[in-house]
Amino acid sequence: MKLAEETTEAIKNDILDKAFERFGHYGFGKTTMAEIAKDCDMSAGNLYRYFENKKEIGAGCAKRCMQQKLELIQEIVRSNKLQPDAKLKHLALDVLEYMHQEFSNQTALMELVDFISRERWEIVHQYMEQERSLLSEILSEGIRSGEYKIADVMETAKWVQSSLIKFIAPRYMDAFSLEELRNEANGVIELIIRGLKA
Amino acid sequence: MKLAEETTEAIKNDILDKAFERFGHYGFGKTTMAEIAKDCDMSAGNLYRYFENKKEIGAGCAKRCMQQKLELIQEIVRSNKLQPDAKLKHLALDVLEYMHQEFSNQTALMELVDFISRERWEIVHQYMEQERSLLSEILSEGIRSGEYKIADVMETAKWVQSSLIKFIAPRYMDAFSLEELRNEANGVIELIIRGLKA
DNA sequence: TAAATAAATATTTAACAAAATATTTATTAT
DNA sequence: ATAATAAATATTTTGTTAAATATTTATTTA
Repeated sequence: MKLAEETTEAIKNDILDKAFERFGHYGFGKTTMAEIAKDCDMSAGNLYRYFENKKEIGAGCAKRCMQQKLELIQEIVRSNKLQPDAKLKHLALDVLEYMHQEFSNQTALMELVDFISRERWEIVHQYMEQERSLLSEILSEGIRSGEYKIADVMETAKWVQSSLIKFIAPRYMDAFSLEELRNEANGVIELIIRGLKA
Repeated sequence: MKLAEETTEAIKNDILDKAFERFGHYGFGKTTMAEIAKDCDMSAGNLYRYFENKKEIGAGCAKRCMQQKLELIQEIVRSNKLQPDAKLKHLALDVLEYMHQEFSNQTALMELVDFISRERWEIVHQYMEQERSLLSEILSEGIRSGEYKIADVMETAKWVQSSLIKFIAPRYMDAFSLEELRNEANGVIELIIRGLKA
């Protein structure tokens, strides 16, 4: 008999958990299918019942990681305790904190990032689109409340996103100290917020 | 007799010219000292009279490239036809144009960037410091003319620089189209300018 | 004697076989 | 019939040596 949908999903999730752990610790290249399988108490061959190949496991990890990031942002965006200004501030600083955490623990994670940037850019692209969409929710709220003066919400969301790329994208996480990034993220988002008013 | 200082400098410059050409076309790794030497009509060994080793030639190329970028910015900063707002706009858009040009022609240049990022980060750091310093000149001018309200010029320069990193740093030059980057650079700098007033 | 070359040496890369790993297929278990 | 494993095969990585290249040293040139 066929496994229940949820069971299949649970197994996929377990595979991604274990794989991500290893990718982060030892790197994408050094991690073997046999190791992932062992962590999941199954045979290497059986992994292929859940993922097409190793790269798809890598892509799955990346997607899930980005999904978590989106959920973190969603929480901020949907909060009804925070005003738009505070939401933007949290967006910049909390996501930075989350990213830096991830990369300072999992020191080999950048290898997965490089693989995704090189071979699966469409995943990044799709993530960015959703992030922009969430950003635009904050902007719209600010327009409705009369705080922000914005001609084109979607375009402006792009600009805000671009201005924060250093703190939200993985690229520079290990090139600057968290303290430095925190200070800069705070400064940039304050400038941007001022720019959205007026 | 010893070569005149200017002659030595001219030869060094010629070496960097030829090396940069090859690094950009064929990559840092694939370019040989013998090839660079031949381009300069000299023997491979003689290159070592001018540079300690191949990596120093790579570093020299990077430094010179960054120096050119700084001079481009300097020209904008020191212009007496442009107001601070226009200077910031030109800074964002002209530098983007310059960088994208460089990277669309010299398709293997990213390899040199990776080498510098990995092994000679202090060069990047020093460049960024000087760039910030130039940025702060614009901000100071804006303060003097009463256009900008800024508490700490140097800190604010850092923030403006951070917000423009996508358009000024090499990293994303080949990940997005020039048109897209142009539009975003324009949007970001306009938001920032508005933020500097108020 | 400075500047350059050519020859010598050290280091790195490339080619190729062996080993490891990814993926597919045949077989077993539920 | 589905899920899983184990065995078989395809692909990739690794280790090794030869070749290429970087760097240093000895000689030559101006």
